[in-house]
Amino acid sequence: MAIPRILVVDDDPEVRQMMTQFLRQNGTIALPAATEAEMRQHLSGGRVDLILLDVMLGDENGLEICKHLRREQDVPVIIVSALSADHQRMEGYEVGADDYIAKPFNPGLLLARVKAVLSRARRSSSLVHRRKTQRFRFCGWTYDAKRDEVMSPAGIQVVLSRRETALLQTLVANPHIPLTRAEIAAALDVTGDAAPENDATGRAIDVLVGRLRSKIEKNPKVPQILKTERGVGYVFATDVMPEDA
Amino acid sequence: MAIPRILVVDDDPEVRQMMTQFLRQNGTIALPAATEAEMRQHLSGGRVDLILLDVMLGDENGLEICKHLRREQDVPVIIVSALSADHQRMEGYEVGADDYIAKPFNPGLLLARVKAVLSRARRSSSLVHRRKTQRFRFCGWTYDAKRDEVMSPAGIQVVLSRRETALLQTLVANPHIPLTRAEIAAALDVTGDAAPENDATGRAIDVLVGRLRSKIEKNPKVPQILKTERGVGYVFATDVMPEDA
DNA sequence: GCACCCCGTTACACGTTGTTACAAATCCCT
DNA sequence: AGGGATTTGTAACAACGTGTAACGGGGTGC
Repeated sequence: MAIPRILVVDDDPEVRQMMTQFLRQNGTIALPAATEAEMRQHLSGGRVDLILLDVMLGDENGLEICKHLRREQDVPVIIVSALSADHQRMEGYEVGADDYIAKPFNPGLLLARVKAVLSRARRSSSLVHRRKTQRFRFCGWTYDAKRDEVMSPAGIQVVLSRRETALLQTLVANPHIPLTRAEIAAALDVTGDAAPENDATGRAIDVLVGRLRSKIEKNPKVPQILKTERGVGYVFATDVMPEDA
Repeated sequence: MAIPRILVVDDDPEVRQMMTQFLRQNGTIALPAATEAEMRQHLSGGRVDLILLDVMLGDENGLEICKHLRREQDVPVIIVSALSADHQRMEGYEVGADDYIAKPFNPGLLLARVKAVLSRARRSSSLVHRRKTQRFRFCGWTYDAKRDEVMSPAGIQVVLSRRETALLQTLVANPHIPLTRAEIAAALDVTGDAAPENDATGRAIDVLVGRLRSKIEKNPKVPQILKTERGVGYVFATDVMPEDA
């Protein structure tokens, strides 16, 4: 199953950062956005499974945005708001939100509700014919997110293992953004415990990256796609083009 | 669409009466039930669009009921409970509830959430009315649930054994949702006890899946339909189109 | 009873993946 | 630039999960 991609829309950098990090630590791909424009960029740029939408977006109105979204497409929306009065919650549901969470929220509860909405979406959409196969192209490679396959520039199909696939998905979803080993491990749900004190995940991620490189890099010694950010982690260092099939 | 039919499950006559009346005043058909038995009677007796489920049902456990419901059918459930602590809410979402409302609740808010869940269900369920659907198409295959037959893309009829049929039904009913071996075993009522400690069901499910694959996968070595979710179980990894007969 | 089929069990092969150890690369301080 | 410390790459290994052939018990039809 693909890793859920969650769009976090909040204009407060601190909140955005916190939510993004928390979601990434819990096995999802979090895409931060500060404005409606950024949000729409992500929506047109790739698959999005859920939107966490703050209602107070500077001068933009989250409720209006939600109403428009509802009309346009079928992405589930959870409204996050500091306004918790009943009539305000009702407004949220009226514009088509799938859930309404009051700030400040319990992270565990947020996660539970996110999961509930995701599983429901999966349940209901499973019978619906999927609109587009989500495909990505980078450096001549083609990555088919749906079938978990990678095609080399020469047209040779490369089979990736489960972990390698998940790693590639995680990195592709965050191009040019360095991810720490902890973040990657969380997204892959790695439970490494080799060196519990120093490194929460041991060297598992390093080895995994190495294996993936050996499969998709032309010259694994000089990686062009999966670059190392020394002291930090790894980056997907190439532009990705989503491709509609 | 038709007037929504809402099942109100609560053992307190007063609450039940109040909720029923309120829902009826707001354009829905409310079906009261005091016990799980009554609830099931309504479920088998006619269409039900939403269940409002109290968690404290005398000596019955609402959470357990919800979990079972989730496995059996696709009716949305809103849990209603006097227990409003975060961890209790999370339990509710964990058993698959669509929403969780704390008692005492604001009737208007209840209605808003009911509407939200209903509209969502409507959005997705236009195709889902598969209760009576006996035929499914996937990847060129046709599966006739009534006659327990599978027709290959080339039009060749393939006969499945009893177990294989049950397995296929279970998986087809939950496309894109990974099922654990335990879940599958429970659905098929397998009573394996090979390695009682480690594995409740031994390898029976694995072998069964293998046999089914050899019949319906073009290349059983690279399954396209029945995929393995390593460390978890198996998924029906293809879109299914129900076909009304 | 016999032949046949279904199906759970077992055993073994194989792929996947985390761990370890060591080599190589890089950084930093003087 | 030199040298030690830190970080990263990777080969080798071991543990584990999964695929599957083979076996045999139990059921069914004749």
